[in-house]
Amino acid sequence: MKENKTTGEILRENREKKGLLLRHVSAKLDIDTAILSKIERSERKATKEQILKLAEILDLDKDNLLIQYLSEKILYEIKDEELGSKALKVAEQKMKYISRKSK
Amino acid sequence: MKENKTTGEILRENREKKGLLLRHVSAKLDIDTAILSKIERSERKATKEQILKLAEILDLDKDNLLIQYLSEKILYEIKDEELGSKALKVAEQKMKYISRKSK
DNA sequence: ATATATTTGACATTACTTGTCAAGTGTAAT
DNA sequence: ATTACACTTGACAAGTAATGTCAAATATAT
Repeated sequence: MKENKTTGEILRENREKKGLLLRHVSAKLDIDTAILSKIERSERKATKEQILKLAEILDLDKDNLLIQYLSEKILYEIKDEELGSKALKVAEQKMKYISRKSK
Repeated sequence: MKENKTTGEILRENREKKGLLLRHVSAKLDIDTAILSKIERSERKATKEQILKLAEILDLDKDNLLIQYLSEKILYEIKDEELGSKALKVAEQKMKYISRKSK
């Protein structure tokens, strides 16, 4: 069992589980099949709007899928950075500070 | 004493501490003063190259400044997201997973 | 072999980023 | 109060990256 699936893998698995074709899903998203194909193979990023629509189409939990998607966007931002991991920790600290302040 | 300074605030404080004008620093960066002014007031983001040069010009620790800068970029990515904090945590988990695998 | 599903890559369009420039504001000294 | 200087603001230009289409290539299944 794979512990760490990409958003694309999740989308493909669930599309296939429902017996849907790229054609069917991409029509609902109003994009070419080529893009959906690339999204499922992590060759392209989806937009937030597409993620939300996909959650509906595939009956997935919106929040989970969005968290999955956002975490990938974050990692994309620091993927080539040696200091990425430290930057992530600092970002979390700042996040806490911000939410503490806004109470 | 302020606990959580922005990159811009750090840059401005240290430029002033050294008695440098926007004009002096922006010339070394080869950009207009307008941009540096905006960077210091967090109205624009610097590029990574500019951050590294600024660290040199202002005698700041490169790694620290870069971590500061990257953490802001991360937060920028999720600033409007309700689920941002959860996404950050998931990103950290994935980060750990990736580095564990590559050992 | 045909038909259908998916993938690939070249290209167009659009939206962001990064920058310049000129005019504006603030402040201090004469 | 006018000159001088540092900085700020906003309109715009140029470059880059994101998002999409399309047609041809490649599986896959009958």
